[in-house]
Amino acid sequence: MGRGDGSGRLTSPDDADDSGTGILHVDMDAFYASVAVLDDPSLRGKPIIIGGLEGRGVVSSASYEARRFGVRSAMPMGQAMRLCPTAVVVQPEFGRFLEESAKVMAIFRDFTPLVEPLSIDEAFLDVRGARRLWGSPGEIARMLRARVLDETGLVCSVGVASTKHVAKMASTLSKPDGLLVVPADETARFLAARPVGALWGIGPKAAESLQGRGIHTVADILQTPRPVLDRALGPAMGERIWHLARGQDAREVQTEHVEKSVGHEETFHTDIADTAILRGELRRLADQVGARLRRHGWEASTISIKVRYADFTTITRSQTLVEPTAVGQRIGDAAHELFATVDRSQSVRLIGVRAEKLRPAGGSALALWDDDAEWRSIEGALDGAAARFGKGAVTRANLLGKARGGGTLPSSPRPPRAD
DNA sequence: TCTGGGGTCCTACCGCTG
DNA sequence: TCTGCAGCGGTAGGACCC
Repeated sequence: MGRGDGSGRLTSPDDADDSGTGILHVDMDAFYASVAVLDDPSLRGKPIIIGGLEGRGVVSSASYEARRFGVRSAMPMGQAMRLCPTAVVVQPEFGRFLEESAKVMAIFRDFTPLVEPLSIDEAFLDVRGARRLWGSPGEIARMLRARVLDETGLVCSVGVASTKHVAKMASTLSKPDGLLVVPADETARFLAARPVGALWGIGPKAAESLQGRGIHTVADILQTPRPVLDRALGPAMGERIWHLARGQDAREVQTEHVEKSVGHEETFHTDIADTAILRGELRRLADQVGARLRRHGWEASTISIKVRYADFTTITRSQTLVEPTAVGQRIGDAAHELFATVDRSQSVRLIGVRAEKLRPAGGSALALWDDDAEWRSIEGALDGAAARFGKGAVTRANLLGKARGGGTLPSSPRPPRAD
């Protein structure tokens, strides 16, 4: 989602040269705020801030009218309201955002099946195979923008280029409500003028590191030896930036995405020092993580917790399990063990649980069960039996067999719960 | 002024193993 | 048997993205 206010906007004329292109990056403009206007047209033209005023919220999205006051995404709400006291604050309704997102993604897929959603409001499209049906990439981009506006009432910006990276930079520059085409043979010139911070992956820290070495623009990167970039950014990022600055980006549009971790975290309205409450929160978050793993048919072999103290210092602790799991109880146990190793004398403002190293659940049909309370009774019985007869003598399978014989447990796995 | 929540990726460090 | 080394996996922290 763009965070700029639209100043310095660049767009292409309708007859712009689009030779050598084929990758589109489509980004909805001020998406959440625009959906709020759809739902309440009286908001049109007003400064709108999407976010919660209670607690410690930040700005999720702001209309361009609010951005003119300096309001940006991720800004604390208090600061945003001081900058723009007249803003209308709208509580985010993620269900509504998902509905509208599904509509625009469906429009994208009408033009090409090669759609890679990056987030709820942006996607890459590979339209190289769609020329015969729809026309050139530039023509497709214009049609797509018109259809999105016509069918949803929402405005998007599109970058058209020969690579994903340049298409993304182009859409950012064209915002709001713009289209920028960068023909293949113009790529080097287009990139050279950009500040280093415009490159994908160069945030404030990396930009500062480069600028400290006199590297301010992409043109400067072209003059910089690789070892200097490696020292400034680390070898992996150094190599990536070296290629991106030259317009080299071999990444294809990926229609499949494989999650590598799932987690939940929560910032409390006020800092909490009571470890019993924090342990309860860890349990609750672990149950949510377990439920999500089971919904997707995954299990995780590493569990990590995150603790942010009142002074904002943040620590993480992780543990690799003997056996992968999707069971909230097991995840919660691991989280409790990890929590026991951290400093509990300070107040905590945020706590989180994450499951990593995911794999398809296949070890046990039990993994499909969704009711953590039920799981607790099973796991409790396992622990009890293990305590009496020794760990090796008790397996989930034979316990389940005995339990089924006794008629106290469901005879078949339950279907995963829907969201 | 006071900093969300969901992720991915990278680096540094450490201990284990051959 | 001891030592040094390389490779690897696990862990912790941080930067970055939307």
